[in-house]
Amino acid sequence: MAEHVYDPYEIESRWQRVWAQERTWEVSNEHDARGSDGNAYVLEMLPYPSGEPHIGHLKCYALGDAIAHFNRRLGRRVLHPMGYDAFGLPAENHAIKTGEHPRDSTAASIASFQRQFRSWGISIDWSRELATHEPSYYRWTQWIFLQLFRAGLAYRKEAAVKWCPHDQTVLANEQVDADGRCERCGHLVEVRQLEQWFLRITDFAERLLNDLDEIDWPANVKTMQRNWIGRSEGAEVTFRCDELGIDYPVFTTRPDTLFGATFFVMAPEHPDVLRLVEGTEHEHEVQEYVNTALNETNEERGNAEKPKTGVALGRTVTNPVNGEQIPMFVADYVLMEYGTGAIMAVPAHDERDHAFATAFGLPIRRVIEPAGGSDAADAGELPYTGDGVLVNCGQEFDGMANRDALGEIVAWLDTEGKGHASVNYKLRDWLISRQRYWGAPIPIVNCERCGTVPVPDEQLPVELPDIEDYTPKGRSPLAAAEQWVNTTCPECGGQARRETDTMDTFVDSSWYFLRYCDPHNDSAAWDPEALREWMPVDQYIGGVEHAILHLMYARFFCKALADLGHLDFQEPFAALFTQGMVTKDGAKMSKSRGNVVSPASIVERVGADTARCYILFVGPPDQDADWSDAGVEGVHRFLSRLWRLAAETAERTGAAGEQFDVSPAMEGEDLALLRKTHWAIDKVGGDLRRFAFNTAIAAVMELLNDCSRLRDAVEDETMRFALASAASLLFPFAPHVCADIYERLTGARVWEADWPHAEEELLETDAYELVCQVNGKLRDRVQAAAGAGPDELKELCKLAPNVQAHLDGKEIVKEIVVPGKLVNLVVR
RNA sequence: GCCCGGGUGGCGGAACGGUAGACGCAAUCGACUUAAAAUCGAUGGCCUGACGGCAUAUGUGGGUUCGACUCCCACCCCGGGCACCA
Repeated sequence: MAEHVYDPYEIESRWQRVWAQERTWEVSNEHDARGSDGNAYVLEMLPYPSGEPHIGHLKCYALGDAIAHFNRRLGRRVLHPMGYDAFGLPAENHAIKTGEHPRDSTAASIASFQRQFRSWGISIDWSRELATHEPSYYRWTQWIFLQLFRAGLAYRKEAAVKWCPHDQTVLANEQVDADGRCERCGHLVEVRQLEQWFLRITDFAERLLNDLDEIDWPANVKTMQRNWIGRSEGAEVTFRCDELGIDYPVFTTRPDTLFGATFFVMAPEHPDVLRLVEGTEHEHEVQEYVNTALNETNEERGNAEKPKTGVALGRTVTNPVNGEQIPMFVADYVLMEYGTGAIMAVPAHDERDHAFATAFGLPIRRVIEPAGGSDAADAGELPYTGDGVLVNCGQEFDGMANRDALGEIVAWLDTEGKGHASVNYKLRDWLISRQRYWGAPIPIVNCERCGTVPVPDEQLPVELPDIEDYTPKGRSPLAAAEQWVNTTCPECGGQARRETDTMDTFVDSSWYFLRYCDPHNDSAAWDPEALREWMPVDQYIGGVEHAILHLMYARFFCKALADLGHLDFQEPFAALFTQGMVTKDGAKMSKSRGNVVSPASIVERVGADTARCYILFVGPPDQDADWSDAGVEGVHRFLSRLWRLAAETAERTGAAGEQFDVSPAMEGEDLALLRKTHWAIDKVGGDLRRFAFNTAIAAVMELLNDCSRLRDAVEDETMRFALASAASLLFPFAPHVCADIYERLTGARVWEADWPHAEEELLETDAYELVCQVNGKLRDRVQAAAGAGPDELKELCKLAPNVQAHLDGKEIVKEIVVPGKLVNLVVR
């Protein structure tokens, strides 16, 4: 007998050649007889090509590929494409350092990603490959921008924006972390007043919130998006400054506490603050305070722990519910970006207002008492933010439950014209302009005569010019490309200058999944027919770190494009799976820690099948997993044993086709192995449907263990069936070795085979081990016939020797029978 | 502070309210080998030479139940998200 040695290198390269030559994973957009019900769009988030793929990529694509394969085997046509999020800062920073054009370094990275994805055997439709930095792609990114611009959803305004002094560019709110640092480089972010481009995502806040109910996403991701959108119901209430005759609306979620408002606070950025004190004794002090406040970093300003500061404006406003004059202040704890930039302060029932009132000696008036008694009304209990009964609110409202009063007070304000119900969101408009080179140019021309003019569609793409110096100097490096900047106005033909900012790369990645459906279309971003064939994505897969940014922006794009008639669906990703991180020795992998595991070295040592199986076997894929080289060896041993036993068996049986001479009429070990095989078929199918890849692989391991144990005890045909089934079931995880085994045993191609079917009658057994409990404790096990009734089972249990020992002299007070499982006798 | 996850052997992890620890790793012993590696087999709390038996056990404390890793209440620890959003 020839010696059989598992050689992953030979097996993997051979099958990869087959798939590449035959373009096995390509799908067309043509409807086939099955119609679009038989389609599945399986998509992993596209990688940012920097250096080489890391273990996180391996996990993501191994996971997605398993789902893609499983869907194909269930008879669906599967769209499983790949592309690259190729614009971005790392390539540009590299260019600043070395002078290498970002296009060149990006191309090198992409080549490396392509090589590795192929070496992993991921079943990608390479005919649809794209990269966001190609003019043929960003032409349509620009087109989408102009669609939004014409619809009033893209606009330019001067605003206080987050500026990263290191990257020399502005950042979206979402790109600044909790400490007020740049998400990318970690530098403290500053605030600058600049004219910038924004997308009106806030118009979609309500729909972005409500439609979360329609999609099958992890609860934590939905929660994160809900928190980020931050919807609050309340009221807008007008406070009038009688001296100057100006109305100041405020937003509050607690109009029920209006009678407790004892002062009024404006944000330092509020445009009226200086006007209110102009020419008064307060002017100087206020001006100084505002200056100091505006120079604070996000980090300082955002710290809720720091003592409250502020200064009086020397003016008052009128509380609309009781006519009281309450003093006005400016304080940095009030934010300009939320609500109206001014608040009514209710120190008795708000912690921040309470802290401010205490620091400044301002009156604190309780207007809500906890239900259950007024003895609790001592000052030590304030601020009180819970519910209760109104007090000090005038005859009309006193004694009312605050939740009821809330509506009544708003209704009253409304009739008086002093306020109305209102909703506020934390979500801000999306700032998309970047003063950087390596991004899609914003397709706008600034003409002195015509103003802001969109570049006509037929002149797209506005191509990125080559430049000498990538160094950011507070303006876009593109501004130095004089020839490119100076142009003519598309409307009047006069002298004009191009917009020199580029777009945030999240714009590029907010629609790439649409382009995959029709990637070579050069007359439109997509053909609506193509989208109808594939969209929405049936299963999206990626890291939870994109829970807010990418996943919110992509949803926004779809809603906006649907409103403009370009799409006929609202949500891009019907189902989402977020994978956990891969760590080494319990820590995130990083160069500085020196604990990086490179997929290339693993694949070289043990093969892609082992690497892919291991990363899915190590634990539930949505949880973090710690990389263990010893664990990899274990999986490698498993695949070796499987392949060797299959090769030996095939040597005896030959590739004897996909029909197996096995039947439930078999006996003894043959029947046992047949049953085990059907058990595995049932188990793996169920596990795949719930993303329990670790237990699915474990089930095939169990099957192989039985095969090994019974290798000399069963007929060749039984063994051939068991091993071919094992290969068939494991194929989504270890495609090369399983294709090889399946071909050796059957002569057929496993990826063309239907997913195996578990026979109902082989999942049942005619006898089982009945668990016998006394007082809930396991005391014995006996064989019971499958069809045995409750009485029969009780008798069996009582006869079990060790049960008798525990029944000795005691009275049975209750008997629980779970047919097929156990009998529990309760004794006293 | 608020909102999510998660605490199970030496380790990663299994377990519709029903045999806790599947599967894998590590360890120990044995077979094969001149030897090692690889491979194959066995073992895994305590008592017993063994047959067998016994108890303990899923972060802590209560509760529901014939029966709880699983459900309920309170608490502790770890990870993540949000956080002066009125």
